Amino acid sequence: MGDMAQSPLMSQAPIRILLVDDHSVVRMGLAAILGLDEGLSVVGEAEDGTQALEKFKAEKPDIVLMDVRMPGVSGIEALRALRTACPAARVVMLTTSELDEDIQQAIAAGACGYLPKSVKREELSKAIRHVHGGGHYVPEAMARRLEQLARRRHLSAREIEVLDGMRRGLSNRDIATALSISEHTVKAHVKAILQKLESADRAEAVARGFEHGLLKVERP
Amino acid sequence: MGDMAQSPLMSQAPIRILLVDDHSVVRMGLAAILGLDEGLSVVGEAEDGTQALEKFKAEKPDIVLMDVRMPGVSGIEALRALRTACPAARVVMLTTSELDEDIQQAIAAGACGYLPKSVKREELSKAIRHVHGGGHYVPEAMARRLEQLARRRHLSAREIEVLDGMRRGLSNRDIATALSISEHTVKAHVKAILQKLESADRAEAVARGFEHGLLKVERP
DNA sequence: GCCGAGATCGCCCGTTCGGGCGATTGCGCA
DNA sequence: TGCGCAATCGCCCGAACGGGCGATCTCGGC
Repeated sequence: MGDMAQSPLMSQAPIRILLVDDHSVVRMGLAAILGLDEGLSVVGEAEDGTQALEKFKAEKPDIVLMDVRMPGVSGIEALRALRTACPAARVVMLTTSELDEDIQQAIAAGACGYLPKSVKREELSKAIRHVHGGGHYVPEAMARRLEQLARRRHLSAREIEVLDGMRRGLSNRDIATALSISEHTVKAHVKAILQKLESADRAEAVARGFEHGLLKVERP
Repeated sequence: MGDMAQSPLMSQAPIRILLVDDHSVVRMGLAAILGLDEGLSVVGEAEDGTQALEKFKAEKPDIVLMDVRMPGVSGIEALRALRTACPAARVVMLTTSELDEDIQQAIAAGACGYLPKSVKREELSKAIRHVHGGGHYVPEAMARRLEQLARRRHLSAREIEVLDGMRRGLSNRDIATALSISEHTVKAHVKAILQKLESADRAEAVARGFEHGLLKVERP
């Protein structure tokens, strides 16, 4: 493996990579893995967001591989700062957990890729080349999770009915009666609504309902 | 008294009146009082909203004197039905209590006058003539109360601050901390808000806040 | 000068809410 | 043929909510 250096495609100048992680062990591991691919070259390492910015300016790497979680300036913040300073920077975020919720923030902040540290060597190389080629890379499992998170904001028809009951000042029991279901089911819906709308209580959920256009002003 | 029949003004055809009240005693009393005024003439009586509509169509009275509270179809509902069927109908509502809250609904539903049953004979006649002449009549005391009720919708600056806390999903205690006051005071404000916005709970209050323009969409 | 209204604080109490653990059914999509 | 998800139902429980009874103080209008 890793002996594709002679192929016409790989004979180009290697992709220059900057590693950012507070754990030197991880940096070592990544460097070792990436070193096996002759089309890739680690040109610098940084321990935190601040260093990352400095190293980036000094080395002008093609790709930044950065941990999402770091002490001090978080990976997400560092990503934002980096993208603000150098919008052309192509950053691939790394995460420890398989199902990291930060994925949304990372994408929103301009990450070009998002990988779990458990990623296999082949996929890592593939991801880096893909991102270097101008694309975005998110593993299958994470993409699915992204969809879930996206769908998660959209209330179901039933949930909107319940939300509408809330905005009228109905209690869970009242809503249950109105919809001819049990109070417990209403509570289940309410719970789902609070989660999806990231609200602490029904009052905030109603506010979010208006903000998201789920509820319309009836009597202006 | 009642011998003004010869005066030029009173020589016109008398004002034809329909009485609507579920208590025959009240109808009798009104008929007796109105009978003292030769410019007025009771041309029919009804015991409920349904009868009222029938009698109105049959007699085409100039003025309807109707109780706000009646079993079955309430006076307010009957008023609405009447105004819908005959927009030209001029209706004066009667109430038992001096400070009836229904006054707002009655006015909103198109009543031309609103009187307590304790009204004096002179004022009753005056009111009927005024309404018959195309005007609206509400006694001094009730007019003042109307103002109060109107002002009552406007939340104070402090109350809007509390409402804003609600829409953010803050608990009473949280709001108290944010505003540096006691939780109890917040509860007092919340209570006032619920009353003013006619809401059963904070969720509905928030909805009303948006509907009344007190709250603005922050994140569309 | 008094009255009303707003803002502040106090206690009690029943109901509701929201969270935490469950669970089964049916539908669509892979 | 599963897997995921929406919708339905179950119980327990602590905290929050809302109502009802208070109260004082200040400010502005009549």
